[in-house]
Amino acid sequence: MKNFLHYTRFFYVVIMKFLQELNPVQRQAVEAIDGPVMVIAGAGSGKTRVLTYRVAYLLTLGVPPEQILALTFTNKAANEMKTRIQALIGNEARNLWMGTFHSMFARVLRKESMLLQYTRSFSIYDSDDSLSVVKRVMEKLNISTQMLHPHIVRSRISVAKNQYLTPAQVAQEARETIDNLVAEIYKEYERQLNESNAMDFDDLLVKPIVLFQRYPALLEKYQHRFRYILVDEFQDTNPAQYRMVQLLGARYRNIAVVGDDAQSIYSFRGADIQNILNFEKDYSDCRVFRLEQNYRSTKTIISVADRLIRYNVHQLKKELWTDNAEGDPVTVLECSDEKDEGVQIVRAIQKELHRRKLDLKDFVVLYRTNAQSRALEDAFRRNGIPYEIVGGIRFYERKEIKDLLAYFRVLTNPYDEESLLRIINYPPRGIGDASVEHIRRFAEKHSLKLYDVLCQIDSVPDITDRAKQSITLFLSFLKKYDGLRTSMSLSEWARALVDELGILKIFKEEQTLEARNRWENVQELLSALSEYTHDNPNTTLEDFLEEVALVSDIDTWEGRRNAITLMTLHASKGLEFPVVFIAGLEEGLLPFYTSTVDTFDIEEERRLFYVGITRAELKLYLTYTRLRYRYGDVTYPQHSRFLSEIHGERVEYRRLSHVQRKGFQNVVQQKHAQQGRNIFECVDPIPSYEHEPQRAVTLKRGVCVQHDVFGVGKVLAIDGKGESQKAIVEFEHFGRKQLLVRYANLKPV
DNA sequence: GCCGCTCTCTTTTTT
DNA sequence: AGAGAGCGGC
Repeated sequence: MKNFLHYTRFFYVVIMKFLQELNPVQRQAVEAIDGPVMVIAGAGSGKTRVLTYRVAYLLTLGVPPEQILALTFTNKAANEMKTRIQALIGNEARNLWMGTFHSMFARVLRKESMLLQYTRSFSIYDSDDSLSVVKRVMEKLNISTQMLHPHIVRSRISVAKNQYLTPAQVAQEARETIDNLVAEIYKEYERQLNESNAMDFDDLLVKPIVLFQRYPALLEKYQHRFRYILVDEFQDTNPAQYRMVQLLGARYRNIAVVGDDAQSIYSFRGADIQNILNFEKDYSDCRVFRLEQNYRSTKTIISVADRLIRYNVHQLKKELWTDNAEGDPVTVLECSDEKDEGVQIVRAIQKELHRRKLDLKDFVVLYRTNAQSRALEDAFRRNGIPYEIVGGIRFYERKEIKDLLAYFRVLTNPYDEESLLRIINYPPRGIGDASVEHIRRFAEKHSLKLYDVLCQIDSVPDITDRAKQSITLFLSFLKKYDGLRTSMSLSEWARALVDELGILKIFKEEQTLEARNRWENVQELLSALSEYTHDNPNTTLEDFLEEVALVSDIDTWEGRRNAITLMTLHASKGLEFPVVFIAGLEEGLLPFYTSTVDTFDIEEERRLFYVGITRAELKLYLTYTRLRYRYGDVTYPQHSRFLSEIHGERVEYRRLSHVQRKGFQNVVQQKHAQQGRNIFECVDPIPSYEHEPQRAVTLKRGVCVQHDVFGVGKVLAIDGKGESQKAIVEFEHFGRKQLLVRYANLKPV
């Protein structure tokens, strides 16, 4: 109580001052601190502001920072919020529990690992590691990877975990043979991870739920600890995350969720938009606040965004409005191809730089797929415009980095089988596949862990003396560095390890550009480690590994450099830029779909475009090409249906001139002449989407299909064209059949 | 056991 | 078009 008064008096003036900076609804949303609260926050409506002020407000009321749990979507968002709160309140902010679901609950799991028969230094497996475990498990269970793609299995396991389903539950709900196989693999996969003292990304959410359900006292402890819970980007939480919030908030019910259903773009990762609807149901007394005033964009941009999102049927009603100026029209640029797209974007940037007083960092180019960045980069490079790419292959996913991290992981957790297998013969030391296979068999047969078998290698039959010797050396190397770990600084230790491994030398001797890059990357990892130990003096190798496992690319992007930013639409969520380009507004690309059967959710694609549009403050450019290379083939895409949808006032078109088109068509004709294709089938077709099926289905070799009579099968070949086109399909239960595509009525599986 | 070749398959989007 | 995986040869 004393504390409370102290804070109240001390901060009274501060509170009043900062509350006045909010609009009435924002202020209500900040002040409603008791009980469940839902804030539906339109794009650019000051959502982050509400969140930060709310936390600051709680602190000024005397709530100890460690009782506040604020869950964000990215680490970057959390760090920004922390910085802002610090600016408002001061150092109190330091002890807040603020971060992503994954990082916060990794922290909880480290503390409680014993209860799960894990050690504190468990490894965190990324998607690649998981995939590799799946492959090994399938091999062990003798399940052909031809029949069932490991990727699919991995993602099915992930989906199951996101709904906190156990292998047994998956088996129970199985409808087809495939589900049973997945359940079987899932079970063995779990065992493998347990043995390895490792958790995958999804475990970081699921395991705490398991713990809380199994140990009510533990749950109670954390309920008391996290008296106030805030969840950002609630529309992108998955069922497991929702369950966690429910569990933790059950006692005090001080749960505030903030989100915008129009910006839900992660359903492919298990996010469930239903969470927003469920929240209102599960907490019928919850207060709902709607932030509808946009402070970011011009009237033009808001109206275009609004026009678009109205096409979504499954959408909560919301009236986004702004007091901002009318602004410039949205400009649509028609480009002949990717190269031209880059050129036109460069020209537009030069024009805008000149016209408005802007820096390069005020521009962003957004696209649907990372692959699109290459052509754009070329254009920027050619024109000497500095640019920065966010995303793509994550630094910590590069092979050379993962190899090195595997050493770190084995040294903190020798039972990490995935990492151990990765380094056992890297760099090459004469322990080949055959030896490894013998060792694994032996471990399997005697229910031993791989590492323990290595320690008693003499008892393993069929291992050559040379391999035995290598293994002994390998183990003594590990033991040496395990011993050294406490006697020197982390960064010195890592450098010594790298030196003794000799990998830098290997890269250097290779003398190729690629090897040079790898060399640089390893150096960069070492620098990252020094920087990390410098910033966090009492840190451990385990901490660093965890940090590394859970950072995303956007987290490290600071946007300070004066350069154009390039990133995917997904990565742009939560950001804003004066001028925004969205490239590749073409059917198939945005909205994205492939010729193979895939889940295709047009509404989510539309929301993704909506997210892109609403990043823009002043000016929005949209581009599409008439020719684009995809999968190495020339395609002539139709412009995106989304362009038709936003068509209307305040959208202007800059089409290619007659001459440019003419020239372009010549090129097209030449290309076609070379390839002997019919020009008329592709060039500038009239879009008529009404008659198109929502799922883009093209029969192709390798695609799985469903037949009314024969059931599920895989396409082996396609023969002929048009009406007489035949497909040869290998059915699961009926064998090989030849079918006329026209009558077979094959459906995607 | 290692190297280099060919073939395949890919590309959504990411904690 | 490009990378990674698998395969065959040395």
